[in-house]
Amino acid sequence: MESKVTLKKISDLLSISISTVSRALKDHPDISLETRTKVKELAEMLDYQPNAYAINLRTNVSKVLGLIVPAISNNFYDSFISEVEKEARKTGYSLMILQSNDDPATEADNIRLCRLNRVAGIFISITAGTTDFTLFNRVEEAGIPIIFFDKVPPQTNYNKVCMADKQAAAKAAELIVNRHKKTVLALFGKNEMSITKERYQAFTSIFETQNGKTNLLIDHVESSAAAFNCTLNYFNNKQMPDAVFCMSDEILIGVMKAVQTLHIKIPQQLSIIAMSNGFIPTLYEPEITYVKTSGYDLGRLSFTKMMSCLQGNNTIEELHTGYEIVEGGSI
Amino acid sequence: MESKVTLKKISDLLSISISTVSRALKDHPDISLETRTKVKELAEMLDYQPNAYAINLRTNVSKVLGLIVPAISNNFYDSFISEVEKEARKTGYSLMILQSNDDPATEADNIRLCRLNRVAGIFISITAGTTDFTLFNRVEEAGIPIIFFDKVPPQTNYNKVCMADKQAAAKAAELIVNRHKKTVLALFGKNEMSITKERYQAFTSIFETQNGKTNLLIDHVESSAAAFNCTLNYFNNKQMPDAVFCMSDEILIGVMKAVQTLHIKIPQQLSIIAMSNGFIPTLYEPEITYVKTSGYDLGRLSFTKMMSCLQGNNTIEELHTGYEIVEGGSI
DNA sequence: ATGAAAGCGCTAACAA
DNA sequence: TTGTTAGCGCTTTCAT
Repeated sequence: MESKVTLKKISDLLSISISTVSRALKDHPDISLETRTKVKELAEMLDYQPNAYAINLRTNVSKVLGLIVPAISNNFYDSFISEVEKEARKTGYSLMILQSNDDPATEADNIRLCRLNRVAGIFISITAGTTDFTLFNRVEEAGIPIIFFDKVPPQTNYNKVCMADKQAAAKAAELIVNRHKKTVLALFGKNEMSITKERYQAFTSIFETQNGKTNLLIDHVESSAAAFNCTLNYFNNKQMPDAVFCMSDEILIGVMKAVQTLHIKIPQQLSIIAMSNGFIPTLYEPEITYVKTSGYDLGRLSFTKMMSCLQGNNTIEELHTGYEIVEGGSI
Repeated sequence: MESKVTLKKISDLLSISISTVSRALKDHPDISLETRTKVKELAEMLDYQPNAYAINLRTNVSKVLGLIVPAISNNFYDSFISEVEKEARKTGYSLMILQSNDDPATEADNIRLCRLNRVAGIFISITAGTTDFTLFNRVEEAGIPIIFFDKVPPQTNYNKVCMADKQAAAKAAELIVNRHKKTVLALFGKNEMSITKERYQAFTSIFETQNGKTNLLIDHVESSAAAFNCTLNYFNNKQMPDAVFCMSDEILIGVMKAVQTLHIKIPQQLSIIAMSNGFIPTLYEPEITYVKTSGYDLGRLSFTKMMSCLQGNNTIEELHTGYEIVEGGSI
């Protein structure tokens, strides 16, 4: 374990003052070229690494951003995280990542950890059970911007970045309507989730304008397994749909297992359309046609908003990413 | 933006010294219960947050761990990260995450960032092109332990934590041999990857002991798409395998698309066995039988080793996770 | 062009 | 039981 290289050590070795070393290292114009190169060479040689803790303590400027999600290993969040990390690194920021495990208490702990580590700003997708926002308010009062993304609070006084859920769900509905499907099975997630509500409302409203031309069957499922059973059930005991809409990748997975079990031919016997982040639909043959709402896009948008906040922009707004139809062969 | 709450502020408000406040907050036995509660109450009221930068600067003890991977959004790394984060939080550590994008220069930058942020230790899965290890050596000389995981350097003088790749691949081969398959198509990844070499060698050696009872067809593919084409090719133009082995999820995905295209019945017409982290094989019906090498296990093992290093254990070792057969219905 | 000195917030040895 | 003080490594103002 070698002794740490500090400005003092360099200044001693060169018999110049600490401040001169500090300035030389930052190319301060006051310092003579000669001294500058001398200092830099030695710093290089000794593998000098500035101490971020000392810098932060002195300047009160942190180059670390906090990112809190319910779970990292999730096809959606990991793409978000990946994108934010990439942008952050470009800008000289580092990312501190924390998981709440969908538990409000852990989430609160994580917020505290962010504060302890004096992060410059926080990205957060809140848990399903988050109801107390005083902690968040305190963070913002301390001048630390928070960007809520994906799972966001209902209040309007926060910066939020969301998927274009409504428009995307409506678009999926339109695709189905345009194909003149007779019986459409639409599968949504848990009713309580705000994301379900939004997608549900936008999707069904398109069919309402159709008044009754299409037979719309709606169900809510809580997991892939439930989607699997639900689909089997419809095909075995109820009306045979000629189109299935899946609100999420999780649901699509269950539906596709049922499709494989029943040996249903896609798209000849059944059309499938999904909303997805983009990976799962490509696993099948033919690939599934889906409306893409991208975690990468959301990450980029969130990061841009964060930078703008960090630069002093105080406008509170709710931003939305775009969406895109990705054609597979399933409709 | 309210003014920061510091020890000094509390001490002023209470007209006692800073050190008394500091001690009271840490339940130092010297401090009277009265003072202790008084201080704690005020700290609570003011929402006091200790400054990690100041603490670190003073004590030279950082509670942050660095974690560098080629890419975050990857079914394997995200489970590793998830597990490490969970363990870290339990122990009071936070995680700083960096991506190298499989670029050695970016990787080097990331190492520097870890140093700048004075991380207590580093977990890293190196890029395919990492050849210069002086940077790593310097980090270790500075007393910062490095745990290499998954993609590890060939040298023996590092702490490494790896999958039980050889044993797992051998186990997969045994499963096939025991079923008396006639023609086995075994698909491996890029030849240069150390992971490919290990799996390849272990897998084929099992068949060698069989001397020729089984017709073993071997191919190397670089992507899901290549695996897809390769599989189609074998079934359309070459010998029809009655079993396929997939070295990775990526390959399995391509093979399964081909299976769907050709309408091959699993397991009646074809057996499939894979090596996987555990998610992809469950997407199909029947689910694919696989040898599981878990990112979570690897994360836990890596973290344990890190803690041991941090506590002064200097034993350099290469650790391996276990593996597990997960029965689907594909063989 | 360079140096001296103060101070960021905290801890810990020493004093009282 | 509490206070005083030095100092972690750095930046920055003010002097020289």
